[in-house]
Amino acid sequence: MGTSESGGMTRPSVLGRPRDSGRDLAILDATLALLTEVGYEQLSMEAVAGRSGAAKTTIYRRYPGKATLVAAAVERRAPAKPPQPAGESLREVVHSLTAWLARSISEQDVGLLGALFTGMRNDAQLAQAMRRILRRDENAMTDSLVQQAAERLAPGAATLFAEVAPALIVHRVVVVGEPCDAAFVEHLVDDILLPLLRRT
Amino acid sequence: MGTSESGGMTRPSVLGRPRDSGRDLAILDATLALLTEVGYEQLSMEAVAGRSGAAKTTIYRRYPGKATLVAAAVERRAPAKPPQPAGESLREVVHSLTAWLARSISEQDVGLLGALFTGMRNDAQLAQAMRRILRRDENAMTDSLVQQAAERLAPGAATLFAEVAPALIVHRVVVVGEPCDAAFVEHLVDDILLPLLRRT
Amino acid sequence: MGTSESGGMTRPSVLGRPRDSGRDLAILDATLALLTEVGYEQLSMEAVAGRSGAAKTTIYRRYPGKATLVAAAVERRAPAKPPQPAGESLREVVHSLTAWLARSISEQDVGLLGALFTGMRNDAQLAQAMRRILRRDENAMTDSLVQQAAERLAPGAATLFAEVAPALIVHRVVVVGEPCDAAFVEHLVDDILLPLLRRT
Amino acid sequence: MGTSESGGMTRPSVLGRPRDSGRDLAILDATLALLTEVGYEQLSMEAVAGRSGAAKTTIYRRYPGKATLVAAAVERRAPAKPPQPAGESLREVVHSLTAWLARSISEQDVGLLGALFTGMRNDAQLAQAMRRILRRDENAMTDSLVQQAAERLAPGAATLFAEVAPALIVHRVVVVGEPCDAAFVEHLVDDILLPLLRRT
DNA sequence: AAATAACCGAGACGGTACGTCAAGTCTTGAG
DNA sequence: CTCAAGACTTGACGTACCGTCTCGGTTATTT
Repeated sequence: MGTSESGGMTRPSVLGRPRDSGRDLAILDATLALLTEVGYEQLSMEAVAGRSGAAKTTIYRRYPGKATLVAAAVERRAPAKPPQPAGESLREVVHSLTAWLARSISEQDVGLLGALFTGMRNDAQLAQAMRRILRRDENAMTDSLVQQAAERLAPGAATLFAEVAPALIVHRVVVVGEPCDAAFVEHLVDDILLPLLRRT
Repeated sequence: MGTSESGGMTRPSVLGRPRDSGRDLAILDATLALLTEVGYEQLSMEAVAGRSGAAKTTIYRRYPGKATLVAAAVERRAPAKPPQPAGESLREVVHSLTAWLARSISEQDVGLLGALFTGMRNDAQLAQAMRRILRRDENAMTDSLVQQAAERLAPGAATLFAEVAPALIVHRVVVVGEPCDAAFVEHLVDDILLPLLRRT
Repeated sequence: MGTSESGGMTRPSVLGRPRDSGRDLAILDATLALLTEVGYEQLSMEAVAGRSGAAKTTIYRRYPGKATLVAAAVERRAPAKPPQPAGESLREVVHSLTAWLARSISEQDVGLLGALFTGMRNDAQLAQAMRRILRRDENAMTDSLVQQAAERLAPGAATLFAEVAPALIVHRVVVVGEPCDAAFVEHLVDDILLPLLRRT
Repeated sequence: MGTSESGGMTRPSVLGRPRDSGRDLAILDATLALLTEVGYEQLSMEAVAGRSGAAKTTIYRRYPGKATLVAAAVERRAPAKPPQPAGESLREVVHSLTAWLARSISEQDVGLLGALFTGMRNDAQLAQAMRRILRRDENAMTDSLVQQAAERLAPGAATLFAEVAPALIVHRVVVVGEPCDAAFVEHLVDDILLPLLRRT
């Protein structure tokens, strides 16, 4: 939530030469590319500068450090992609949402989780910002579920879904270390989510 | 895999002066202390050397790098503390296990998660070792649950518990960023775990 | 060479808004102040801009670089202060001139010498300009000596004085690193200058 | 006067790996080469590191900054080269010494003078060290003169020579900006030095 | 009066170098 | 062969200035 301005970028004043928005794009693009190539730890500000063609000072003028930069880059990339409208039955809706979420987390949020771990210790506010990004998708999902299957759900079921599904997917990817393939999604939907949602 | 030879320690040779086991303890103690003080990212090998009184050489002779060292330190600290025997009812057993797990993860595993993120990118084998440590507790918990409430559980319920409970606790601590207090544990037990375990 | 157009200022065009002479003063004043405060090396264009309230552009429009700027500032400050008319005897005249020169060099020219060293390597023309400033005082002194004591001097004595006195004073301040106090001036006059001037 | 250890180098301890004296030589050689090539101002620590093949940290472990480094390099190069024994007459002795000094200052000490200007402002102790180096030659010269022409000199003449000759040469090179050619040396000897030395 | 042209502040920009920190390797002397 | 100490290379850090380049806006002269 918060204002529309947030996200770590420093305020560009009115006076003086305005910031070159092309630099913004180049910096964030380079950050994203490097993030997926080498991961959060191995990503260096110097590499971002080199790849983007921007000077280090230009980056530091916008973001105070690596964590903030990565957060901004991730936020820009994933503009809360709305989960696609799904099929008929409750199972179909839940399955569709879960599969989308599994893909989304596996592909995009892993890099951000590294930034989150670093930021947690150093800057509580920054950690909060990253959590906001991470949970943006979860909230979008909640809404989507309510919209599509409101009548078939017990009250609070959507919230429960938004709590349980991302947790299990993140755990799968990070701790268990195995991919969220179709079989896992099936298991997740049939053995865990649907029982919870129906019963509640 | 799963041999008795622990996680990352390099083989000590037979000839020459034997390794000083006091150095082992000092190194791991210092690592643990620094890990909780400053977190995984800010923990430096140089600080471990300084704090433990060991030379950097002595550390690198045992562990090839920071991630391995931290893994060894964490492994030593948490010798799969057996969850304390619990009360009567199924709910009491589950609640007891969950509360113990929440405490255990919050206090101990957070540092290891940082190491896991780093290690994942750099060394798949190392990531595997860390995952093994992380899941040691989960497995111990599964066993404990089966022992204490075997007759009241559906087959596979213990496995399910070991899959869901840690996932939600980790998610709570890392992504949501709020503490696993008593209220959360209650919610977790009554709204999620018990329904799943009973029904399955 | 030796034109009336001063040291390093770029030609202001005829068309358009004329240059604000108040900016000139502010820039040179700030330069002089910083020169005496922090010395030539530590003096930065950015500090001059900040102190004078002028934009960097405004400074660079006038002077191509630090050395030129400092030269202009020093030139403005020391408008060849005429040595004060002295007493009766030859010794009184020489002593008066030497004391003035010692004060002048110690207080004013030290900063310029730093600029001179830098400029020498980078821009021979600039070095020439600085030398011109430095020797302006020496020439003025020559004239003064001739005016006041022409009949008592051998031919060429004034030139000799202008060659020897500044050299010894600069050497004293920079290389020896001790102040040009009264005792030193006495020594310089009685043991070196007067013997040379009388005999020649 | 000055222990044998001094000169800005930090104390190498007894324990641990000893400093690589090859690094010392490489660093000082590179410093000298760059000093003559580009001058004091343009000499960068990074260039010294690159040229010498030493890491920047290796340089900073030995010298706290550029001025100290240059001072050490210059000190090593000019081990108070004794002026060569000269001819017969007093004039021949003085001329020989003066010519040697003119060469010595022109070729070697100019770089150090830049370091001196910088160091003066920043570190009085460092400035003192540089002055010591600069005056080492002057003192050697005094001794040489006394040795070679003691009987023909008034008392204090050698000191006077060591005061006047370097001052005029430095002034010629730096302030006047013209070379110390044979004609200048002749002028210096015949018109200034000999009259002073004979009369005193 | 309008157009033109230079001025001025502010500050973004690509660079270069700074001085520091930590990583991981290597080299001593002592045990 | 181990250990403590510390030198060494490498690479990145975040900062300071450099000199150049837009911006919006302000005087002046020229049409």
